[in-house]
Amino acid sequence: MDIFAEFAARVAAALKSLHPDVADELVARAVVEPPRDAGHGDLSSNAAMVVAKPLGRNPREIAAALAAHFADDPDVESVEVAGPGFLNFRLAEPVWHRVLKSIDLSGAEYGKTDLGRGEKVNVEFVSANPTGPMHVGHTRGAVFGDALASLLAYVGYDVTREYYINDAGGQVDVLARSAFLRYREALGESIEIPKGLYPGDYLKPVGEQLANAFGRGLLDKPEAEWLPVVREYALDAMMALIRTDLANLGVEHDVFFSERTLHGADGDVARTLAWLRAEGLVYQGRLDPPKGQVDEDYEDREQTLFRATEFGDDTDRALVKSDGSYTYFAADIAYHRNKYLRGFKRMINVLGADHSGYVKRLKAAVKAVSGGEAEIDVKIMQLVRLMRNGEPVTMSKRSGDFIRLSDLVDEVGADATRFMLLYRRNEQAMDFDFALVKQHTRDNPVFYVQYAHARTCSIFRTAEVELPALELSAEELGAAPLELLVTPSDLELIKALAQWPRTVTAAALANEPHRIAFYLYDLAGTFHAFWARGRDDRALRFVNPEDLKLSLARLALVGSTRQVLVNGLTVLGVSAPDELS
RNA sequence: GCACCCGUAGCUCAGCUGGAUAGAGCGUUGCCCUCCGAAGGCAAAGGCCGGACGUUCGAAUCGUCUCGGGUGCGCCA
Repeated sequence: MDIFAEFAARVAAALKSLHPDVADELVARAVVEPPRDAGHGDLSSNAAMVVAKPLGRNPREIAAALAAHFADDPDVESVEVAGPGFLNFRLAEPVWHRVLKSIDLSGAEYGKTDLGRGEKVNVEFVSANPTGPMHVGHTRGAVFGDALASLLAYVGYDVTREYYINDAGGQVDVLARSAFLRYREALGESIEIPKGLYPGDYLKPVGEQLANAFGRGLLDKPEAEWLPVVREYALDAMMALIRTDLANLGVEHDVFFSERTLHGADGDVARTLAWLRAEGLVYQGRLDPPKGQVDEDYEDREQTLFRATEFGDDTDRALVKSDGSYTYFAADIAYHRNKYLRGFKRMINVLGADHSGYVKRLKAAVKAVSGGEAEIDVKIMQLVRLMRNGEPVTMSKRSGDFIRLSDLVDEVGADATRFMLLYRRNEQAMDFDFALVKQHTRDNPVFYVQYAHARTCSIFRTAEVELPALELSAEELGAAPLELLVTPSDLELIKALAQWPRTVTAAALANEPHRIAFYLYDLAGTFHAFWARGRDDRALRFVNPEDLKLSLARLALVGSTRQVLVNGLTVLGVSAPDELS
């Protein structure tokens, strides 16, 4: 159960009964949330203030009437009007015991909702060019997209995780030429990779593969003949590398969508352009040259343009290059029309900071191809600076010109990589400190949260030894006398657990998985603090041979804490180890 | 020149879509280990939320302007 949602509904109902004429939309704006200052109570509502003005009434007056409505409610210990018209509730202890009981009953389901109502959502993320293995620049978006997809699935959306393979542009020809050199190298030639081609070692196996498959057969062929063949081999190999990197990070996609399938005489790009033309959204025209940086090669010419400005973009956008082929954007419009035609009215794209200039035209494209029916939320990942001992890391000796995602995962592990990258708002540029994520201290949020989970497990291990009289089965714990949990520490922890559902919902509505990470860190802090109090005060121990009933109730509380930690970590794709080595 | 992101404690960052006296970690200072794991806990000090106007019952949050920092800027992908 979500006690906040429950009381929001009760307050709304009370408001409706007192003021039947007040509009539903207005009532819906009222919220019930924990007050910033716990001294104000458990729950706080702004309902009276929200409706005061339209009703032409004094907010405190309305609040007082609402308070009177709840005065006799057995769930409410006290209710008072405060400040400009807040309604502050202090709930009776049995309510919190009920919340705790519901967590035990819901288990892994606790926090799940039907917010999404099964609606289809497409989350496109990573979409790294298939020209080499993943590098650290891709990592943040990979982790974010994966966690966001899990979060949305958790609240009831039908989520598709999608990867758009940019396998149609010039860069894959460059890849093929680079691989061809490695092929010649594999046949014994001494090779120097010229500037402009990809120098990475990861193409050597492709060269060897080609040598095994074709022998010297490709050497005397013209490029036009070998290039498509080599390109296929190289593309497959690169996608295999990328999939491996993603798998090691714990990221999986449902759909790998090839850009190439959109091209061709009767492909989606051609059809989409024809459709846009029919809609009057394409015209021949000129654009102003870009300001700021001077481009010597700029050629002022008439070109085929998409009326992006009609949909909120800053300028219209080119669809056809001067050589007659389609621009990347033209294919992307077709791609997003394809998503729309596959039934996605909600789309999310996760892009790197270097693509921030692309957001408006993408939104414009989605609006255009869906007739305004579909919406896309573009999440921009700001830069991650790798740090080591306070110094920025720029080069990796192992990989040559860039740091690979796999270097990161090899050194600090998938869990730490994921949690740290999620422990920050996506709009916020961040430093990723190798030293920090390997520390076993409170500064390291990954450790701190996983440690909390490990501690819940360790408490149960201890209980089995120290409380042999207790049977710690799910049934026994489910029947624990929760009403014995009455100390401020008990209630504080229960109240922290009670916030999980609303945290999930709010995070999902905002497409902000970092809120989950922060919640877990806070919950871990509350739990560790409780645990520590047991050292000074035996009455606050979870495991206390002097009081078996209380111990059982406390263990039920520990069990629910563990469950919520697991639920949260699962959404983030971070493991919950039983013990830390 | 334009667009987007960020300016909140000495440092790194939250701030729940406009709420009450702005929070956490680190760092600083002072306490706490015969005790379920001290890889920890408790407490104190520390703020004009970059600045200025505006919107309203109410602004760190919304709007306009402005000052710093970052990222980008026809046919690359």
